[in-house]
Amino acid sequence: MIRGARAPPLRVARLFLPSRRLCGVDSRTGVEVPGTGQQDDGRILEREGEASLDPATVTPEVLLRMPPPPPLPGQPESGDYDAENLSSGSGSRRRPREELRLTDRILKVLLQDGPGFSARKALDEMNLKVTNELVRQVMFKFVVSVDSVNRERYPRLAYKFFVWAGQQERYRHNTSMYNLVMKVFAECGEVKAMWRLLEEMTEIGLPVSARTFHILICTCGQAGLRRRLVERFMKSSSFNYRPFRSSFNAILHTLLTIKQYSLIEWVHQKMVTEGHTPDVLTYNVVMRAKYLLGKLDQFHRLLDEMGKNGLTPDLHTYNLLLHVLGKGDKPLAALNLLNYMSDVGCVPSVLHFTNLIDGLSRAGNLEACRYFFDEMVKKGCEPDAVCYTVMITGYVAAAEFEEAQKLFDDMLVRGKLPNVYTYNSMIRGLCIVGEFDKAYSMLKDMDLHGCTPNFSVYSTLVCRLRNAGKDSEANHVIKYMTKKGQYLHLLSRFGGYRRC
DNA sequence: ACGCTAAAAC
Repeated sequence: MIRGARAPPLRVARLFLPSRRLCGVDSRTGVEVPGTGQQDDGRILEREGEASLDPATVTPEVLLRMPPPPPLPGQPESGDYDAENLSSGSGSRRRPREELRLTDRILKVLLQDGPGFSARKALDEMNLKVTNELVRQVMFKFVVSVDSVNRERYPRLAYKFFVWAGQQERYRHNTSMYNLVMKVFAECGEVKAMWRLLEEMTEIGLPVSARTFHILICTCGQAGLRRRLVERFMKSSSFNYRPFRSSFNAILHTLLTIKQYSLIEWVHQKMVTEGHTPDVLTYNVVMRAKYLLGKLDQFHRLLDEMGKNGLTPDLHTYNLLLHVLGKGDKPLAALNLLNYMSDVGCVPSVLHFTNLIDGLSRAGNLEACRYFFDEMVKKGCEPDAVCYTVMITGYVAAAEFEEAQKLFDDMLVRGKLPNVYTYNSMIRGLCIVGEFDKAYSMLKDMDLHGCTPNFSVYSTLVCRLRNAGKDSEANHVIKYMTKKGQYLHLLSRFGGYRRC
């Protein structure tokens, strides 16, 4: 039994002795995920006669010097749009549903834009009361409806509306609105236009936010460009706002969400050299990056340094520590840490148990997983879908499908909805034990339960079927996917149908 | 005045 004694109030770092045992990190987590890559070189919003810049060769210096986008040339006017007049008197108290309908009408008007129809004029005639909410909804509509056919036209229309809205009385675009139109551009691969928007924001003195940074950095396919963007934001005086103590933390945190671990190291280095004091958030982000890069010695050094600087670990620090202890197959140290947490008033939550169990299952210690799972329930902590999924995935990986099935059933009984991750693990488990028919039924069940399979789920099933020499069944699954019209652009990854 | 703010798969 793992049951351990109460933890003495020791320094967290001591739990890691001997630290050598913690080595070994997933190769998959240490790999940098490539950015969204180069997008098509769109000419939309480009000035007449302006040389088209190739994003692959353009330097940030050039981009940063770009002038703000000029207003689009006005369309020939024609007044044959019989806009139904909306009373703007009660406009300020418009219900969200009404605004949604209004959004559709605005889009309809914008879509008619072209020679012989001026969307601007039609918008004027609609007597709209322009609010942040309205602009948000119109932009959002564009973001979600972009596809390969309209990706050249939509940014034009979205920008046309954006400019028109910005000219209305008693309305001013704020940072969010710029972020939204930037997001439309991002979806359409209009990278240069995004950079020009950034310039415009700076020129009119509008602060940039972490969201602005996030949208922009996702379009930087090259590491050099990403670093330039980071530098720009670090220097920017208009990037310094509330929820984060410093703009460094906002940058670090964003980089964590997009898995740019090496860039985190770089920013941290800069931060230290420039004499900025890291806080708990800084340490948490950098330590996580170090762990994911497999640099456990540096991870421990930072943990020590954090304590020496008088910073107290918070729930996120403990979360990470528990995961690392689990991954290093140190259930006893983890138990001590859980007790210690309770002692210092940071009561472990599902999140903590889930992370610990996830680590332990990666280490292959299913017995310890089960122990902490039961312990969690005993403490009155209800496992959620993620926690169940982590347990199920662990059992599937350990080829103990019966246990996985029991947890899956238990999950349903307790009203926790399985999600794509859960189904994916279950389907993989069924394939491993050779129950291919059941795996296929589960795929179909997903849809019935309102859970749309993603490409990974299809991929799991198709690959497992093929590995078992069941090519015709694999083709059947591909047909099922094709029939539903899903992931057709990824179809080539299956290498087409295979002859049986 | 920002955006909904650190958990999971091959």
